[in-house]
Amino acid sequence: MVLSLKNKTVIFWFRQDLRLSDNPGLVEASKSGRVLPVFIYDPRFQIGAASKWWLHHSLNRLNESLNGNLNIYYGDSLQVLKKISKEYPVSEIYWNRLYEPLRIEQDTIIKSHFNSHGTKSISFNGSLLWEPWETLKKDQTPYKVFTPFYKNAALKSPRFPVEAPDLNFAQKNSFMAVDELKLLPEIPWYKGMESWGIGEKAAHEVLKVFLDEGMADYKQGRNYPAQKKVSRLSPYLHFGEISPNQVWHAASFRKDLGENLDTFLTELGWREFAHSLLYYFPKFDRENFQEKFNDFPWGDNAQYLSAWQNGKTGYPIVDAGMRELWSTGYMHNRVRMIVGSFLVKNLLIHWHHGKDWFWDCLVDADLANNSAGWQWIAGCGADAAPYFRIFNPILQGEKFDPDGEYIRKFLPELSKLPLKYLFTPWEAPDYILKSADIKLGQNYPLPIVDFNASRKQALSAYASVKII
DNA sequence: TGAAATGTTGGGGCG
DNA sequence: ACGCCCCAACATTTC
Repeated sequence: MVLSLKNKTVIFWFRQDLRLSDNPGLVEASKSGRVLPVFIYDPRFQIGAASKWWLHHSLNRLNESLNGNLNIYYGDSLQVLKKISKEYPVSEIYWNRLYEPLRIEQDTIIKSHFNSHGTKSISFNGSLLWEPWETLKKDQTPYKVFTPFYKNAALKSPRFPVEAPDLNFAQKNSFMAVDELKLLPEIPWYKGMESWGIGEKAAHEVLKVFLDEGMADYKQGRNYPAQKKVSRLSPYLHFGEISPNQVWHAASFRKDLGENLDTFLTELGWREFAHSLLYYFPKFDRENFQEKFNDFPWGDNAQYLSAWQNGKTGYPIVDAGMRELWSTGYMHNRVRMIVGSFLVKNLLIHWHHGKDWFWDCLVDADLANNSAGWQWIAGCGADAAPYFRIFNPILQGEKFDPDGEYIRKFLPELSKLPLKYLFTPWEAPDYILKSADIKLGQNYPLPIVDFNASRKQALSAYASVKII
């Protein structure tokens, strides 16, 4: 019996779970037979340029940890799996579930195809702490407010991580190299991103550094983008190089960190909430969660959008954030809120444009989290920021980058500007600008909009949708 | 996970 | 000593 089990070939289909440890589907696959590890790059699922760059390296790391046994394919997932199962007597297909509408649609088709053709397909939860259907209100409808969602969800302790299994590999089927997926861009704009370590091992190192150095002051420190107090685990979580369960339990072990721990765990809770929203509202990535926003008078000033994308709005904290995004593929969360508020409220540009730009530029671009973040800041989401919450980029800079370290790092053209004028360069006297080598309008822009005037405009625009 | 406008209080300067 | 004004500091309301 054991022998016949061992001789079975089963597929483990990697998607956004590019790790060996705490991988429930992989564990079960390994118990059932010889494992053919498969990754399919399916062009139906469009990912941004920064994500492609990350995925390229992540697949290389995964292939290394599989001793070169990763089978890479390009094409429609169902067709590829059908092709493999013609060449192999595949008895089972294992994978970990994804919760995006298109994925669910496709996985359902694949599952029913194979189950009716004698190949069992079996899926697991490898990327969420709680299944969306486990956290519902008493009337069995999904939560629309974060706090009760999280309180209810956290009644159940998340599953403990499992060890990486011993794998017996099936004979290799695809000899396609990661390079052949052409995930790297022709123009190497990713130089600034190469300080990221990528892959499962790097993910655990990042987690360890955070637990040792960042989390002790997480609650306050996470607001200061120049400080290394945030986990920066988002890209690893997105690609599944580490599981939320591994993060949750490793963090929870540090009881000494008190409310800093609770605050951090709550952030994992927001990730769960975002996934639940996308699961139950499949158009969450493109339609206003609150329908009363459908007639909102968005503007469409292409020059404003371009200035925002390029970090040339004239507001240093906004521009520093957008430059961090462009050069590193990441942006500190405090700054994401500031630049988001500025785009949506001060420039009155539709949140879609912000979401699309982030999608292309972020190494942690994630459909659920990105959509939830933009709907939140625009005020049209679930449990969203109220319409009147408009971040003042000058005050936010003064409060959360008090030494100007973050601004100077990402806006080197302002590096010589004294702190007094660093948040408001347009107020600096000529002689100060001159001695700082700044020519406003030339090597650093004047503000593209007046904050106070644009704030008032936003309030009157939002008045058209506010609840009376 | 906001900021501005408006209201209140109390100490100090001053006639 | 007293009343008045000013205004900073803080609190509350409003957007």
